[in-house]
Amino acid sequence: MPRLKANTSTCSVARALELLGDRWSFLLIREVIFGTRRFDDFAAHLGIARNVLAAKLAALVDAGILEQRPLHQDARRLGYHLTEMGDGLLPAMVALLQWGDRWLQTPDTVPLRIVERATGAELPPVQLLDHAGQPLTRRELDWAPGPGAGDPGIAPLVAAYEKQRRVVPRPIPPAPTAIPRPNAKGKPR
Amino acid sequence: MPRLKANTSTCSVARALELLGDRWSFLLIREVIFGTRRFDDFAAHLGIARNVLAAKLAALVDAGILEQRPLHQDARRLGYHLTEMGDGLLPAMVALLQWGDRWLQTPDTVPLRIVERATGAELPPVQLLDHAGQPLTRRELDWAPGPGAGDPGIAPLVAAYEKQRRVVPRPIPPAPTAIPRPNAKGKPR
DNA sequence: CTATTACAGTTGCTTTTTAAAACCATACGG
DNA sequence: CCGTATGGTTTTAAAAAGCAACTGTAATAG
Repeated sequence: MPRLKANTSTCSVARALELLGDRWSFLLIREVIFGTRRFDDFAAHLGIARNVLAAKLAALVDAGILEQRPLHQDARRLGYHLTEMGDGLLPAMVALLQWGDRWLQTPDTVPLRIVERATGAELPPVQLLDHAGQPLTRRELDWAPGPGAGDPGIAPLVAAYEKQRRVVPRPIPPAPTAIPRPNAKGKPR
Repeated sequence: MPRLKANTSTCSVARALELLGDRWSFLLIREVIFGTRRFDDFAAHLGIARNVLAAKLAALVDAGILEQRPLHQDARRLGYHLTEMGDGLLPAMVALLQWGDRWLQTPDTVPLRIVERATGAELPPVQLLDHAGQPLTRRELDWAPGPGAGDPGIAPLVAAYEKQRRVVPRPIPPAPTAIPRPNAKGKPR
């Protein structure tokens, strides 16, 4: 529904957010991940208005993230399920959940843990890894234009990014904060 | 700004989305990651209305995700930078970008690649890994109540999830779609 | 087979958020 | 001083979200 400006809509993040960039879409997908299938259950769990829920579910089905399948074998009633495309959002989802656990909760208030089914062990934090499987920090990351960087919809943005990159070697952080260790459990605020 | 319902606001995903669940927050963070620092540059790159931009930046600073620091060493003018908390969003951000590349672009239209600074090699897809570093599929995941699951704000939701878990062994997918191989490059739609 | 309730949405209307565009304020640069 | 770049506010309009009541099928009970 939301329409973004031309100069952003070619970016993958922007496109993803055209589908998911509202208050409810991610929460709906969270619900599906946690096993919610029925209209009234979404409504009850989230407190979302029913008309908004209907519109949102339709949009997600339309986008190919959800699909309706029978609730049980040979039942006539349908429920909402993740498609393969929807499944693909799991890493982003878990990363967001873990970020929330880390920065918006204290260790005592974490409500849900994502665990391995086989062992029950909590999942390690989702990290950016290099090809050798080693964690990468923000400083070790960079970007490069992809095959579609020349598209008139995004070329100006890429040019702006190029220009920014040439500037400022990075201001000295006021306090030389520790490199964020993924496993560290510092209490944030 | 958006206020969520009581029964969701204790969940980490919900809390994260109270800060980030709108059309612009993620894009602003993307901009900061790509080096944008100045008010007018955000406005120009995204086409966001200036009042909305001002409100959003203030909210992100208030939340501790961004902070204002001098643009250069001993410059008087300030720019927006990621805090450590903001840095923590990188895995979620990259996961979202990669999802968009995979499902909302064709291989030819991918506009930006995230690479390792040292080698220039494109980052492998962000994945959910177990403790041994092996990729996990959706079926191998489960959840468990955390220390804060008893909080009255979330206990009913956790109870609902428990109940859902007991039902339905999982309906047979109409087409037995391939298990999503993280590296696969199937053309989606 | 009929009545009753559960379910999955619509419809019409109100309130809240977001957006657009014009307007202000401060800091330099000359 | 004057002009301009920067970083916002104010005002007003449009879009989205919320609410409550209503409708049409599906399962279910008798």
